Amino acid sequence: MSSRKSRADRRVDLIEAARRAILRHGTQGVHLNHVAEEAGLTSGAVLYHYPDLGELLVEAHHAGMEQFYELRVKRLAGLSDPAEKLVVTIHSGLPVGPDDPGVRLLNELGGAAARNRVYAVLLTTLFDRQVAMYQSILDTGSALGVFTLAGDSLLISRNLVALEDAYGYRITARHPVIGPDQAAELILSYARTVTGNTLGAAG
Amino acid sequence: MSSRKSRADRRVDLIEAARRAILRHGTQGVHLNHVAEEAGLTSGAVLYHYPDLGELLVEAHHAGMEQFYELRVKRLAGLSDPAEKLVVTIHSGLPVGPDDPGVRLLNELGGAAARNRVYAVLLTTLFDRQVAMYQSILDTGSALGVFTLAGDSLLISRNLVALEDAYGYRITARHPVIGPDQAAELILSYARTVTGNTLGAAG
DNA sequence: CCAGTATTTGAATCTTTCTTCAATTCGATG
DNA sequence: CATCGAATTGAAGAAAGATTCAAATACTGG
Repeated sequence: MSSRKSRADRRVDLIEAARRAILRHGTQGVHLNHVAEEAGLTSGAVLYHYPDLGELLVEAHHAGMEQFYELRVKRLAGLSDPAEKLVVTIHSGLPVGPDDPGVRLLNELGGAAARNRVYAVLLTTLFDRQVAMYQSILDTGSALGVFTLAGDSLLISRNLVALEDAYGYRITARHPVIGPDQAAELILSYARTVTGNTLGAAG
Repeated sequence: MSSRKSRADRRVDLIEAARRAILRHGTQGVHLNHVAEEAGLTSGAVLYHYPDLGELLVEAHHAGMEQFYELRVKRLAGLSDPAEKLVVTIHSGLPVGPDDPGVRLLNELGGAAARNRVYAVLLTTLFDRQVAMYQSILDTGSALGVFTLAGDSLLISRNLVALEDAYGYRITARHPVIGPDQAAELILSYARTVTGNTLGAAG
């Protein structure tokens, strides 16, 4: 058993444990005992903090998304060159490898969102926030004359996020030839075309 | 109860029933009784035909994918203008609406593929086949001088399929502004840029 | 129309998971 | 350092799901 903790601390632990359990068994497939095991506790203890497993799972997904998004924002801190920002952001939207826990958790939601309103809202909101992130980079670059946008920045941003999403799925499904580097290159090729910027590539 | 049927017929029914059950409860969340109910049978009867529920679910997903792909191929039959083919194919890769059963079934797999090799292979194979489909259209159009490709046709095709995938998820998650038409327009804008063809748009 | 076989049911059983709660333990507080 | 309250266990009971199988039923070929 893990040592006794305060309500607040334990809830954080449980959210973390639920995340691991979801990755192992899927959002639909998680059982109380899976979470309890991951947390090193009894199912009763889990229930003491979260009488409803469903709510814990929602919190776990929510926390995972926040973390994913915040990490992306953090990667941008300190950068000022729009081209560099764009390249960094494209990379930060892709999984590091097939087992990347952040992206795998997000991918779990794809199917569930069609059945569950709460998950749908979470996922949709995340999408829109990511779009706004790209849009801000593109608009700044455009204003500075670094980018010559081939269309509406909103449209381009949506496509960029969409591409990230989709390649994230390919990578976690272990596509034999599309890994993190290849996916980044695919997205960058789009980004180069629509920004008119070589984005760090020689030539 | 549904009337008695031959082994082969019943298996087809069960695959269909399993598909509906998956849409209702998720691939991880389906239980024997869900499938039995959808089929109008007893759990025992289901087990008689599929002693292992997991295998039935795999067959259901497999059948769903084949059907999805075949439908796309069929939509192309009779068309010869590459531009028209491209437009039609972009539409056939998107859900008709948030409840489109074909796309929803595919979306179910996104998360599962990271955990299950069989699902990963199915999904990856489908992706590659769809890429080949686009590539054939693009190459033909290029050979005929209808398209002026802004890059490798393989790369462009991958991005097209990726965009479809991702917008399929958005639509089934009921994104408030991205519906089938908007998604098609987003993908078409990319397609126009990389083919140098207006793709049916005036102007 | 009969016999033989394949399909399906229904009920019993077994297993897994959920839920409840009295008893215990730990840690904070005065 | 004794007390109190919060956190946790463990065991028991209920619920849900899976599995088995003998009996019933409907189809098929002759």
